[in-house]
Amino acid sequence: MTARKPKFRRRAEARPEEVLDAALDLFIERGFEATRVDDIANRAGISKGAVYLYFQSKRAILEGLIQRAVSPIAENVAGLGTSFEGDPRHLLSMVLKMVGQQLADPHTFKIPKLVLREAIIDPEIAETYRKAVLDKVIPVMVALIRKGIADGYLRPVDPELTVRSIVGPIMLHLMMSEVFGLQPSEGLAMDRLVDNHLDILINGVSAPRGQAS
Amino acid sequence: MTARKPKFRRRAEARPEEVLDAALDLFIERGFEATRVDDIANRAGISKGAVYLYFQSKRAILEGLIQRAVSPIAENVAGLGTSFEGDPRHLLSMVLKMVGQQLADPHTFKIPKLVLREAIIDPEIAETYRKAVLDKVIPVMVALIRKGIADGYLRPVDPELTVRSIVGPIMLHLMMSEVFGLQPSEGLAMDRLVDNHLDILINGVSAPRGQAS
Amino acid sequence: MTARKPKFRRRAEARPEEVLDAALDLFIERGFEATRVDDIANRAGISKGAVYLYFQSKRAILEGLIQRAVSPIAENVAGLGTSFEGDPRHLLSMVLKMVGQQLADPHTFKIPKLVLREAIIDPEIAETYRKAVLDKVIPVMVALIRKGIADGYLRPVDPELTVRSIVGPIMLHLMMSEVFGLQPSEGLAMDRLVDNHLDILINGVSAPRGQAS
Amino acid sequence: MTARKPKFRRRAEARPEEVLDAALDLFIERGFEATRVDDIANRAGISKGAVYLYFQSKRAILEGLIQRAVSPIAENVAGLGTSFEGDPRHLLSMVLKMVGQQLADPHTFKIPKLVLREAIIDPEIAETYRKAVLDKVIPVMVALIRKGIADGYLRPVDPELTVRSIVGPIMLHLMMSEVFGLQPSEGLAMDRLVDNHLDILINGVSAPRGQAS
DNA sequence: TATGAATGAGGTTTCATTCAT
DNA sequence: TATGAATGAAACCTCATTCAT
Repeated sequence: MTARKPKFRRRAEARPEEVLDAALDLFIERGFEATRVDDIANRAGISKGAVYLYFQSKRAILEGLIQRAVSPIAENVAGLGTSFEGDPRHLLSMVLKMVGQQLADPHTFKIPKLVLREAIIDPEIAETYRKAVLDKVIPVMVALIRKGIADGYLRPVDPELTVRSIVGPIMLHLMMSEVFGLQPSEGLAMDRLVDNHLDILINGVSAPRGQAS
Repeated sequence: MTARKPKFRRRAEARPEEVLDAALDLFIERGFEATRVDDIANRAGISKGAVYLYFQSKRAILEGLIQRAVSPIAENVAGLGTSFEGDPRHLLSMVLKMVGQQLADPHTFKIPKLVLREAIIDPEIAETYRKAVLDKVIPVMVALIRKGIADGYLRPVDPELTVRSIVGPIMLHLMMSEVFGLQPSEGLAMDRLVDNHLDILINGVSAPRGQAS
Repeated sequence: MTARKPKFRRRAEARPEEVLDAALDLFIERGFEATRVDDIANRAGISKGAVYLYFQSKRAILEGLIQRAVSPIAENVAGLGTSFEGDPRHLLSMVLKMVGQQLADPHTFKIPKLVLREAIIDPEIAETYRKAVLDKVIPVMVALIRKGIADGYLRPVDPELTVRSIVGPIMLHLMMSEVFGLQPSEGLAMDRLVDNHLDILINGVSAPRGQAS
Repeated sequence: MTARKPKFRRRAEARPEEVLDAALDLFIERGFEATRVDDIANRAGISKGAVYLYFQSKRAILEGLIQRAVSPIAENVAGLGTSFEGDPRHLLSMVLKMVGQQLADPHTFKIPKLVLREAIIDPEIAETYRKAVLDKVIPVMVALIRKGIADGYLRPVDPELTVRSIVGPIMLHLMMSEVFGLQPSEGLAMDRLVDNHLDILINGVSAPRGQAS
């Protein structure tokens, strides 16, 4: 009776999870609107009616999906940047590589793709995601940059805008490869992307003592 | 030879354009699936049946929309980077500012938003857009970077991957503000973003002779 | 564009009426809830979708049905009892016979049956009917009785309650025959009922040796 | 021989009754079709599955409800009119007041309301009720009237039709107040209704210069 | 060219009933 | 006896598309 816990007994206790798994695949494949509840049920191996034992509506499945993906983030981010000492560029490298690696897994990237797609037309979903993820993650990065500047490791750039310069290339890279099928001509894409990007980020693209014609 | 070309049917030929305009707004507002042909017709000021005089199906409207947005690009890009001489960083600044400004107009950004949304679930649309836009624009940028390296203006970065570092922040910035309503705390967002980004891009974030406190 | 006028052209202009006719039959036969929109459409000779061109919902059909039946009443009742002079028992006889005859036609009685059935569970319908019919008809009868008393034709009975004594037997008779299939052993039921009832009624409400002032 | 008959399962046998109680309320509130078995179970304080231990189907609950309401009547009516001697108008007064009082209790009136509602669309229910109630009660009243005539207390009216004149006003009054919310302007409705009605009735059915045996 | 009435397939959701436990 | 998860058959309603005019 703790509010929203669906009941079951006969079969697995993982039913809602299975529904979410099935739905995620289909929502990404065809989009939320074009996905039939019937299809979700079939893929989850239950009847259409059973879906409604766990979720009040198709929309609730979408929301459940986002909640499930989003809730761990709030917790994991908390202690990240807190009281980090030393060169923030090291931390940046580590985090970027880690995040890049994880998102490069198409399975992980499904959720951002889904959220982005739906948030474009649904302000409520946009807000849910913003509050649960962006408002948590961005301040941490901003603080990190701000401290890096104060400590003399970084030039006095605008911290908020710089976050976009740090993360943007990775997002674009993912979009280009995952959505438009655009891979760089050589393999190991994400690793090399992060390396190249960090190099530019830290050092800039300018040649050391650049000489023109 | 008689009524084949009536003189005064004002904007009779503009009808398809009006349908596309109406559809674009609605597709972005509600999504393709959730938009009814009736709504498109209403907003275009014609009857539902008339829509089918110009487009074979609802899907054809979407495709027409992307075609219309995409076709000018192919032409405009052609001569861009050809035989540009001198410091590519100047060109980069100019182009980035220009493109940034244009896309910052929500009206202009509608198309990328729509394309992205639909491309995520529709490989055919993804391919259309990739061929018509990405495959045209990226090589130009790659060539520019490559030449900049050869001419000694730029460090020997990976040109393909660097394109992502150049464009990514702008795309992310647009997504964050247009989709998630996230504005940097100070105004004049896009202008400042481009400035900050170019600064980092060209010079890197590292402090000149950076050492900690 | 006068608010709610459904459009058509291809076929009859009587479409909404046909839908109502079909619905009335089915609602009485099976009840509102148990009637399928599909059945209504079939009986009306149109497609299920077409029903929704004329009525926004199944409920709207029920409401339309009641409206159609109810609207003429408001008009017809107006001038009835106004300025009637003389023995009200004559008028009563006439009206009771007329109304009895009409309601004895099962087709006419369908609407009261339907209204009663739905009003029992639906206060909104109850109110619609009360306002449109009962609140119109009862005051006329009450006034008639009141005047009959004042003029010395009737004994000083309670006018409001007497209305029930006048109309009740007819309603019960209809219910018994139309709903429970209970006919008096001899034929010509309604005629004889009204005669018998009037006999009882008049000799009862008459002033002992009543004659007018 | 062990747990076959647990000693303390309070009211285990009362379960079907509780289901019927719950169902009656809900059927009247929302109608039979609109009532879910789940709601009945909830209100009865048992599980949905348990309902099916006592009733084969939702319809069986309705039938059980009518049976329960109807069975006592058959017994109670039996000896009523038998060998009644003297002025039938006294008996009539008594019975009418008693019945009127009882039915004026909304709780008691629920059953007739339900029966009426369902009988309108269900001939089987109509017949059940007719046989169990009407066919029992009416002959008694008819006989009473007939005897009253023979004994010289009543004028020679049609006994069958006169039953309607006796009972009709009470039924109509109940319908008007219970269904359409129409109360006479002064309070104590049912009491006054019966008084007024009896006054009209008796003075009407009375023999001109009524003399007893 | 233009209309809008008409269709009918199909979508989400509900709910009586069953059955493993 | 009792539960409640699971089923699956509809039901209401929508909407892309067609077509007579």
